[in-house]
Amino acid sequence: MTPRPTVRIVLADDERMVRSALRAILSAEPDLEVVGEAATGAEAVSVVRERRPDVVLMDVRMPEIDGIRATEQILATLSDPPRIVVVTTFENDSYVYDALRAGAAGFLLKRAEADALVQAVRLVSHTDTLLFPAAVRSLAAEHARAYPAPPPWVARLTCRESEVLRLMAQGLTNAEIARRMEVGPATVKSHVAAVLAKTGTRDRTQAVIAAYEAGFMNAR
Amino acid sequence: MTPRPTVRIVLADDERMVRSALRAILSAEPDLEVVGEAATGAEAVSVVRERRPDVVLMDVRMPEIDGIRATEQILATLSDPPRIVVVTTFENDSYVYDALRAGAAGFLLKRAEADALVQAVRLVSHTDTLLFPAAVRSLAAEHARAYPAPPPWVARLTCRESEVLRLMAQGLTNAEIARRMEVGPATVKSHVAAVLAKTGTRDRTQAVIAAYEAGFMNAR
DNA sequence: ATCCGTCTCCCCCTGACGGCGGAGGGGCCC
DNA sequence: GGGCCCCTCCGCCGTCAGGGGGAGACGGAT
Repeated sequence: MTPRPTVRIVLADDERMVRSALRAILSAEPDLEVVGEAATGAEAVSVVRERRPDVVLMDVRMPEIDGIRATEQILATLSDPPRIVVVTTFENDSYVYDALRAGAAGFLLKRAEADALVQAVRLVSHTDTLLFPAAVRSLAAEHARAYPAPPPWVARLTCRESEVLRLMAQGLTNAEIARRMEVGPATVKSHVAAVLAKTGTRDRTQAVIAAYEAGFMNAR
Repeated sequence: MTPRPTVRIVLADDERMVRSALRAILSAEPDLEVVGEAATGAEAVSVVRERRPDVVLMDVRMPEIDGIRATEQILATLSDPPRIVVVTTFENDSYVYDALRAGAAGFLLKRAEADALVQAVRLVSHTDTLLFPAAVRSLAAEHARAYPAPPPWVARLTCRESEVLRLMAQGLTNAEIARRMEVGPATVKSHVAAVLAKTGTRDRTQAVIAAYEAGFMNAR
């Protein structure tokens, strides 16, 4: 493998034990260097600001400012910010989503093996091309729920019927839909009736529900 | 670092060029060994079945069966299946979501540097603790959209009003809600009126829309 | 030339919905 | 004791929504 430049690391965790354990693991590698430690979120922000590391291992639960907030602040205030890896104990923490949204580059479990930790730090230090599942799997499942396979009836709706359903699902009355579509109210009634028939619903409310459940409203 | 066991790898990509490029990069590492290649999804499944690799680098677009399907089949049919890393060109491919859902252990961009590729393969070969964003960031954003901060009116709904709204959003009529809640129809009407007032909507359809938009229906 | 699907519009009728105003009982807080 | 909120119900009444019927026009397919 090509010779690697030294990766500068800051550890942020409120437990001294955890910090020294991480430091011990990382310092054993010649190409990794722990250049700073922080015990609180606020401290993490200032330490990172002055040490300018390549990677930050950031605990989620910390006094004063939690790891998520600290991540946000670091990414918001520093140009050329470090890669921040959020460290936590349980992968099902809802923190995962917040961490990702906050801009964390990675997500690490405390029970990770030393070997994995080292490789993860190296990898995250200079790339952003890989992602690992477990917690992400649930996100994907959510995505599937938000954009489900369109039910058969979606395809059978005619152009106008789709328009009508979309407007129904915006809470418009038939009269309003008629004005919006520049047709007569009777026409709208016809289309609504067709929509109800094709969706297998009995009133506009159920039709709107079907539209939402079908992801009909998410597709812009 | 501790001595590593050899990682057995299968490459699945319909372009010979890509396969030999990957093989060249991976073979340069003493602890990585390419034990098989496949040019189609179907071939990938059978090659994996007979070579039993630790890691599969799986292209998304392939003839016959795409990488996602192949991933599903491999994970479904093999006990102790390999870690499958899906390889693609663009990180915003909607494939990402499908790949994750299919059970891919990782996600790799073709433009990844050789060094990152090697490290990623090593990492994925024996761990599942890290995840990387970019594409995942959008998933997190989606999550935020699916579970938005509840609008103020949610908190102001009384217990019964919440129940009524929930049943409204299941498409029930007032009479049905009355039966379900074991109260008189008039009571339901009162609650509905209160819901409409508090949500600032004018009819049940709009109220249901508000409920959906507020994520009111996602919270189980 | 004919059929079928789509879009447009019409009438009539029933029933559900929602606005209005009111009322009684129970619990909680001061 | 007196508010206050919540839950429970009661009419009355106008409106809108949906069901059941059509019907005419246009276009594409056969």
